[in-house]
Amino acid sequence: MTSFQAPTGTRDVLAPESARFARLISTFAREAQRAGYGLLISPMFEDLAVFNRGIGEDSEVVTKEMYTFEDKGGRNLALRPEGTASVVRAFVQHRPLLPWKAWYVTPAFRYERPQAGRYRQHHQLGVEVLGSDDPDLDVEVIALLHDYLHRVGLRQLTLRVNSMGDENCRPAYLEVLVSYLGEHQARLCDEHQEGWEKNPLRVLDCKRPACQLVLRDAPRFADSLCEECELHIARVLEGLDAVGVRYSRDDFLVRGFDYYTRTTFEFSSSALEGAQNAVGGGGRYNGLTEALGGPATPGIGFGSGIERVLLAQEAEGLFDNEEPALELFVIDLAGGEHARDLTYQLRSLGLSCDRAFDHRSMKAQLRMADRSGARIALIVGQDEIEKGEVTLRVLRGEHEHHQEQVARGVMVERIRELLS
RNA sequence: GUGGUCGUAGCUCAGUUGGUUAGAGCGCCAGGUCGUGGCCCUGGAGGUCGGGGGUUCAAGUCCCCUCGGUCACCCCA
Repeated sequence: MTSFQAPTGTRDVLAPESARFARLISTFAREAQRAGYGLLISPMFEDLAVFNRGIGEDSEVVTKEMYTFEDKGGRNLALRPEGTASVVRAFVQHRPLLPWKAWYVTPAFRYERPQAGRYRQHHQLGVEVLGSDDPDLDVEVIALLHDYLHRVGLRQLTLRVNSMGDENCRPAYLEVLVSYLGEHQARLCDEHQEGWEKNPLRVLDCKRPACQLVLRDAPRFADSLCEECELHIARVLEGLDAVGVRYSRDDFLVRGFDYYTRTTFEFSSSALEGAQNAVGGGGRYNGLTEALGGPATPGIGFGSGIERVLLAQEAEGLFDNEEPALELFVIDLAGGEHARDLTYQLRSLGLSCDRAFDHRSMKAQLRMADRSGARIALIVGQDEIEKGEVTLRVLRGEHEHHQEQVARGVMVERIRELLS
């Protein structure tokens, strides 16, 4: 095969799917801007250390999934695997006024084997807020994600919320967790026979029956939170109740990045059958700005995968009756000049309009008009030209097949009547 | 990174125990009397059978390698 195709794990998004893609972004932009978030556009690659330090040296993403490369100046760079680290880097670099509320949409790259709902290049949109540890902000951020997912039509959603404690209480929890896991090591799943000591939180996330059994009586975050963390999560949950966002508390919700403290949350779609059913998630982080060389600043944010949301929308049957939006299609049976001039005129009046090229037959042009989804075809042939008129033929809607010849002077007015 | 599965026209697939010029449906293009779409009829274009190597008189069909898709694990969005 001498032809090319998109690299493994990447794909092209053509119309009409690309329109769904764009719609998600504009819906999210509207929600975010309404809540006072400003768009951040930042580079798709960063100094490798931004991600190493930001996401955590031991995290799965950093150790085995990064797209790293050296540029011609010998710099070690990496394509961004997720959104938060670069947003925080931008924050540290520019030091905007607090609290800083930013939203973004970006491709994200991870070198891993693709499967349903998982790509090497996927796209995420999300927000980050730097400079406040007010639990009401957690509520705002979670509600924003909730509203966005709801607005794009998703209904079969579940939200899980947890508090992972902070630098005061987490060490103590890890200690009891490690000692508990130690006592039951023999009963852990094969995968976690090793590594449970170094990374005990991963075990909490394990879905294998063996680990699940052990976890049933495992110590819980909820029982070892310090007073501040306890108050924080209580206020968050109270706030979610107040704004009507439904959730379930999940003591074992730990997310894959090392930076989370206190609140973590994740929305998953029960309409998605595969294992890849998380449509958005995030949480709070406290040490991130310092890790990237800035002043201690609390932060919170989430990322939501566009491809995942599209899959969830499809699974919920939201694309079943999509109609193309084109209004007009011009058919020129003479030299093409009329199609050229009419489409230009109609478009500049704000009407959507397409035409056929290459002097095709009447039948062919009309077929194209039909396929385009246009509601009305404008036909210009010798007859119309001589009379200074245009034939309007209705292709869809209740007046389908209706056809009339109108003078150029009243054409636009008549088109608007037929479209309304 | 590990494992399963698949790879024949733009798409979905058929191709018998290896045997002449590789098929169908859909889509596309052109006709079905002068300039009228979706339905119907007729015709047409389009494939180095993912790629490479091997076995054989003969390979889409068997073997090896490789690339890719897909699904699962891991992890995530």
